[in-house]
Amino acid sequence: MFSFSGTYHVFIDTKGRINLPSKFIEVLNNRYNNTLVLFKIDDCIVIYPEKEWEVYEEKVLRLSSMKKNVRDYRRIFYSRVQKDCILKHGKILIPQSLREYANLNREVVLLGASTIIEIWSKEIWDEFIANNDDKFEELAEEMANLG
Amino acid sequence: MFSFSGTYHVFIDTKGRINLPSKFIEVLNNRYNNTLVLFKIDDCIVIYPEKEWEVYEEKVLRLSSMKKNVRDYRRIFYSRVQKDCILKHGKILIPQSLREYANLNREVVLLGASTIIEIWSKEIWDEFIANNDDKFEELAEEMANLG
DNA sequence: TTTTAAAGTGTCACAAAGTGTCGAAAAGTG
DNA sequence: CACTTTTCGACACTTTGTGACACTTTAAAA
Repeated sequence: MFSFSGTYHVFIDTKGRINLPSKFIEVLNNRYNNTLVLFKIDDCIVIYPEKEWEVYEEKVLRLSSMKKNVRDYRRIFYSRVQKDCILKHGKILIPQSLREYANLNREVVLLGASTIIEIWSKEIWDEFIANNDDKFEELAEEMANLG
Repeated sequence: MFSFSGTYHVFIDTKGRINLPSKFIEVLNNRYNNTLVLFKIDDCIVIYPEKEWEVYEEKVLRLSSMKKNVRDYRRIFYSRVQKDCILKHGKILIPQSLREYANLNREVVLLGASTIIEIWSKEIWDEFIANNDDKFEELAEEMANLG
């Protein structure tokens, strides 16, 4: 009801749109709105509701642009962002460059993860799970050490 | 809606004009106006909406001109500026000297980065990404320490 | 000054990208 | 099994991006 969860197997249409599952729509209606931000990372696309995105971006905005390092970081950061993707009729358009990045053609996996949703190409997702699923316990320990 | 983001792949016409993507135009209409400032830096051209330019220039103006270093910096700074580039019919003309500086011929990448837009030649951008994209996480940590 | 070339501008038409809507199929529910 | 909800593709429509081309302005040369 108030946070994203579960994996869904959906199809992307010929114009590059994805129908979000009704469970996700419900969360957006309850807690957020129709304005979403897309972010490319780890070979998938992360969907942030606008409100969640702002928390993330805030930190980057504060850095001084007089430094080359900062400018370069900002370039990479913003090159991965697509703001103002509006959810219309339950569908969201994934711009072409993002589709290419995440290798989205027809079959897509959506992963709800609390405050965000991730979009994976089915092939890459299956591969990821095949390679990493059994690392779960191992990673869990590492996480415990971090904090 | 209110800030620039994302990368766009566009073409420069034979007269040296670029069609800004409608998402960028929308931001200009909402928050700014048609008067832009172009600035040469890091092998690309940065487009500042007039209002944002003033913020940047303000910082430079505040530096004490008693120091030779500052005076030199200011000289170079101003030599890189092209003011009063007007957006007309959604197009912006990039003067020849700037096109040469940034090596813009046909294929161009536009990068929206919050308050500014950067114009890159496709070749130079691709090279930049090839060299820096995988440093993203690394840079992210560095930035986290800064702020 | 007049002529000529170069730089810059306005407009249009076609192609490509994005949007709205609907009905059929599939999935979920009591 | 009926009924509701959700998902999905189809298709028409709108908006946006691009190249072409004629026109205007500016600058330089005769």
